[in-house]
Amino acid sequence: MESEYSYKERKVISIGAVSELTGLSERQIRYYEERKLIFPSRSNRGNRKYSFSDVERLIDIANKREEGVRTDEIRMEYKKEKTREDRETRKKMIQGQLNARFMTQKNGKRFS
Amino acid sequence: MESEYSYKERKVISIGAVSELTGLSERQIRYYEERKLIFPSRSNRGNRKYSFSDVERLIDIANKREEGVRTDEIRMEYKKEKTREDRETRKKMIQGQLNARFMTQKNGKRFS
DNA sequence: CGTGTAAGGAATTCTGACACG
DNA sequence: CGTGTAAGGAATTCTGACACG
Repeated sequence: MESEYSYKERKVISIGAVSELTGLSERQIRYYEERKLIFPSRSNRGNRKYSFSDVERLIDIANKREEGVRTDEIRMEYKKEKTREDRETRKKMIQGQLNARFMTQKNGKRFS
Repeated sequence: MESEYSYKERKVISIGAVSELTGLSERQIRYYEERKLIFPSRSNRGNRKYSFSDVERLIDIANKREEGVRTDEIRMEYKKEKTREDRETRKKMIQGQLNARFMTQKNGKRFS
């Protein structure tokens, strides 16, 4: 809900740990990055770092792959989800501004 | 609140990442384990794995060390906290059982 | 007591490539 | 297309020890 990031989003897990967590091979994990399905950050030394959120996405990818969905189709699905989320975020931001105005009026303060 | 563990408690962070996150040297982190202040688990390969909760505790330890508190004093403080928490957990479990009985009665079911 | 460091080995991760299909 | 593997190097982690204070 704000600029601070939670445990879930913090990218601190190495590819080896992610492999254990997801059951995917390191090769697969790197390949899904190459296909733009997942976006790890890099440590100072250049090692990939993943968040729990990334781990969840990888499990979702693994499930879709089992159903025979191709990586480019999966990418499309995520793109659609992203667009929908962005739309909702914008909507909420506008609502927030309106609410702020309303609160100001209720408190008897002057409009600026 | 239950047997499933959250992102915060999941031990998946390597000592190198913990070092970056806390600003402590790996030597210090291992030493605090030796002194029973922190309890990482081990990966298949024998590497230490920490949770976000562990990272927070290490930051707390670092602050106390800066104030000159000795590691055995810090251990004592944690032991006291632990005892208090255990006492509260027991209390809540008893409350839970009492509530369960009460609910059963309210729903008109027979006592067993 | 708390922390640094050099030591040597074992395991991890990285990239670019060849393989199969 | 998706994944396995061998290759060689660089960085990580581990333990037990010596050092200083």
